[in-house]
Amino acid sequence: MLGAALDLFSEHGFEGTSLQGIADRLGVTKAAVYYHFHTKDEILLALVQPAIDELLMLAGEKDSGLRPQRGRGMDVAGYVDYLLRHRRVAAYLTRDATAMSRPVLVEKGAQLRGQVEAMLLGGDADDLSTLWGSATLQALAGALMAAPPDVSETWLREELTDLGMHLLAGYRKAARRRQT
Amino acid sequence: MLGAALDLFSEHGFEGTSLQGIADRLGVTKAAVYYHFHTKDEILLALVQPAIDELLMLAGEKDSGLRPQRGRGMDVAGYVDYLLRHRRVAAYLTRDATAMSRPVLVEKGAQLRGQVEAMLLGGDADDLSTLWGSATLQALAGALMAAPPDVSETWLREELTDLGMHLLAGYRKAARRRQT
DNA sequence: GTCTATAATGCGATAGAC
DNA sequence: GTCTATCGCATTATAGAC
Repeated sequence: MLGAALDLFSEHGFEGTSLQGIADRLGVTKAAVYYHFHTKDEILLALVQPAIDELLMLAGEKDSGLRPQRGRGMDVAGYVDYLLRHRRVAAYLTRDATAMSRPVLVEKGAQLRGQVEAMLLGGDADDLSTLWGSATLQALAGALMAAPPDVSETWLREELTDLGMHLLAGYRKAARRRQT
Repeated sequence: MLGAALDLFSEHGFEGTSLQGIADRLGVTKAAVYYHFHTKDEILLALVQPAIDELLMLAGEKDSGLRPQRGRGMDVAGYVDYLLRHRRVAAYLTRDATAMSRPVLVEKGAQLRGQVEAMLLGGDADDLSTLWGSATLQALAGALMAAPPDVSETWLREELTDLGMHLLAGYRKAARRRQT
């Protein structure tokens, strides 16, 4: 069910997808869909909730000191693992601006952006870190979307980690250069 | 007019924006909007056309040999200039997948993806170049969107060029490593 | 738990007066 | 060039039979 919805949301966007369309793909009627989810937003929420919760947890771990603090810099490998685990949802959320601007998700969205950037860059909050932070997140998501479906997951994991580390190194270099 | 439409499209997506909403923001009625644009798609097209045409031209220049060929690798600075010139439209197009999948834009979209990737990576078309190419485009667009509106344009231009060059260098390094 | 039927609303788009 | 008014249609959502 949620799989069918994600298919259609990814292809036509949230607003471009009708409950009729979802019901048709499932071979049932609209009313049957409404039995399980009382609104369209509820479908979106159910689809996205697990990925969001997990990301908040992932970002929270660092703050609570469960992992050794590195002063700055995230666990790139951990974030790549996360992306691969929620591959399709992550790709969808970065492509459909409507989804995150829904009332049900807008508060979570603000939380997310803040925590992920902090996780990624270790607490800096100047223009430079904002720029590189957003670039890194978008680069990883973009690479994820562009990757052909037939490439092996281990190859993809390796390349994405490489990409993330490379960007993180680039940020550090840029930050150092601007500081002196 | 087109500015108001871009505001709303950026915030709620193409499908999520109603003609009523556009008319309300302009302080006129729906019918008044329809006088200038006969369909909703026409608004999108008018909004996006200049940016798309210019990008196709930019990508075309390299093929026609007007600029010195470098074998591989794009003119990063030229692309950054382009992005800054069409800042808001470029940001919108990378965030709203529904827009490019509209019938009016779908053919241009296919053209674009091909030419820009070729421009960026110099004709390679393997999995690695696809990954890094898409990552670079998304990173630049993401950085553009995240940049606070008050930063100076020269600073932004410099940082974006840095970012693009850094990613291009990363791709070359990765390609070299995998070749041996 | 799934159906048919229907209510209520908003949408894109058109016609014609001013 | 902008308005009022309206058409036809798809949408979200509900009520009640089975």
